[in-house]
Amino acid sequence: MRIEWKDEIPLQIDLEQTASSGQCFRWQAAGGGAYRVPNGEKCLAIAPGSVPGRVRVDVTAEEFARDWADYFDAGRDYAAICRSAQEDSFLCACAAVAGGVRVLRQDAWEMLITFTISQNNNIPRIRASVDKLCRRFGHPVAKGVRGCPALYSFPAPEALRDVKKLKGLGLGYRDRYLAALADGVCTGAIDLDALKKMPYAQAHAYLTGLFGVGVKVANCVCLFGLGHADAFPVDTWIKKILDAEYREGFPLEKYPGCAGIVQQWMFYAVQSGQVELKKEEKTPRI
DNA sequence: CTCCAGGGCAGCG
DNA sequence: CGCTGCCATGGA
Repeated sequence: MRIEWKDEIPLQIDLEQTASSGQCFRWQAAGGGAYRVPNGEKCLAIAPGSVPGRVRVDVTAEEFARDWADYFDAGRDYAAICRSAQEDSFLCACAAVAGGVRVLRQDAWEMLITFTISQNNNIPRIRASVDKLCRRFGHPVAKGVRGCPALYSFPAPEALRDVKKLKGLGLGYRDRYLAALADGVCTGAIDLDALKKMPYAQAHAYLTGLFGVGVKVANCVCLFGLGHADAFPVDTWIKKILDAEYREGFPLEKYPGCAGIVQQWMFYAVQSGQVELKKEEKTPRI
C-alpha cells in the first residue's frame, strides 16, 4: 500500500526541520521527504510540493482547511517574523538554517504528558518513551505503509492513572508525575477544557501548579499545545544561547506575540549544530 | 569512570 | 525569594 496524494496546499514549511525541531515526537518519516503526522484520531500524509511554499497532502484542500490548518499554524505570516529579526545577526543566522520550522498547535493533553517526560531527558529518549506509551496504551489510527509501521493514538488519561503500569517505558522517576496528571484529569481536579480557554499568563500559572510541571514545561505546553506563541521556554540550550549571545537578556519586546517562534529557530539551529555560539570570553577577574 | 539530556521538587538559608 | 542535592535512564 502506498500514499495517495490528493491535493497541493500553499504552506511555508520545511518538513524535515519541523520534524526534528524537538516539538513533535511522533511524526513518522515515510521516505522521499514525506511524513505521516498523527493528531488525535486522524493521521495526515504530507510531502514537499512541486515548488517551495507548497506541500502535497493525502486529503482534499477542504479537508486540510478543516482538520489541519490550525495544527500547522497556517494563518501566521512567518516571513514577516523573519523580517522583524533583520537587525539581529545571530537570529538571522538561525533563521537561515531553521526558518522552515513552524510551531505546531498540537493536542494539549499530549503536550502536557510529552513535555513532562522531556524533563532532564534527551530527544531520542523522549521519542522512544512516547512511542512505547502509544503502542502500549493507544490504538491504531493509521495502517503501515511500505515499511513504515502502523501509527497509534496518544493514550487517553484513563490509561495512565496507574503508575505500576508505566514501567518499562524508560520514564524513570517521571512515571509518578504522569500518573498524577492522568488521575487529576480523570477526577476533574485538572480541567483541560478550562485550560484551553485561558490567556497565556493564566494558563502558565495553572500549569505550574501541577505536580511535575515547572516553569519550562508549562511554557512548552503553552507554546506547542495551547497556541500561545508568545511563550518562551528556556531549557539548557536556550540558556547557553542567552549566555553566549544575549548577555543583556533576550529582546522579547521585539517579537510581540511570536517570541516562541524565534525561540524555536534558535533552539533548532544551535541544537542541530548548524549554528555555533560565541566562545565565552573569560570575564576578567579584578 | 564522569557528564549530559527541551527540569522539577524538597529542603534548606 | 535563591540555592543545592537528588531524582531514573541510557548514550557519549
